[in-house]
Amino acid sequence: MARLIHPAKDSLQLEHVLAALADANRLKIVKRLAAENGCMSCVGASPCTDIPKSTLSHHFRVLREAGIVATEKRGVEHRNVLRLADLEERFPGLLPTVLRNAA
Amino acid sequence: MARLIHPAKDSLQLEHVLAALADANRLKIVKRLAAENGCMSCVGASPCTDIPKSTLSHHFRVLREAGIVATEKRGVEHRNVLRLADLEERFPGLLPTVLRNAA
DNA sequence: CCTTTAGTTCAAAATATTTGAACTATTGAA
DNA sequence: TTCAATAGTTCAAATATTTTGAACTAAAGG
Repeated sequence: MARLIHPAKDSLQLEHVLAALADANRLKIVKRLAAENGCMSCVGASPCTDIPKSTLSHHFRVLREAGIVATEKRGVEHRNVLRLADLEERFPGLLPTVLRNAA
Repeated sequence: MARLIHPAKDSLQLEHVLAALADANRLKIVKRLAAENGCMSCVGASPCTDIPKSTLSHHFRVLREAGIVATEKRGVEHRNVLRLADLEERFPGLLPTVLRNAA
């Protein structure tokens, strides 16, 4: 399996972050992650989105490669955690503002 | 010519706004608009982006239909103005935060 | 080992973006 | 009033991205 790509904090691009958040399903995932202040597996996200797992996998990849989540393999499941501190350092106020304005 | 579409303030969608801003060229245009606190025509935007006018026209359409700019026909040119007040009412803090974080 | 579970990867279909070319509308000049 | 110039839109074809089912991989538990 190809290694999961996690861009370094300093190389995060604003456009990538915005593009990752500019999708209803991904925004919903990020909102839930933020609300639960925790981690979420693909299967964990499934109930709230109702989309196939290959699509979900793709969405988590977009979030990961934009630097919004970190994915850690834990046994058979992958735990996705918000990179809150990195995002806040790189783009101060961005995620809170977007989430505050998310439906 | 089909009328230019300007969504009402209350019908603006966060995802549309984020998607419109999640593009290097459009972000550049919006930044310049904000910096000049003024208006910009397609041709006016051209020098800073170096992309064909049909593409530029498309980008302004995306910005317009997301509710980020209002386009007004003035003689032979179209003046695009940021909908700052509408955006601020609908999504408080969003545009300033994005622009503050834009390269 | 075999099965189950979680997720990735692949490839094809559906969708969106980019762009040159043709078109429309307004202005200004002859 | 007609002609040319300018600004921008619209169309359609090429290109790129997204979505998804199906096949695959990897870990855990019997």
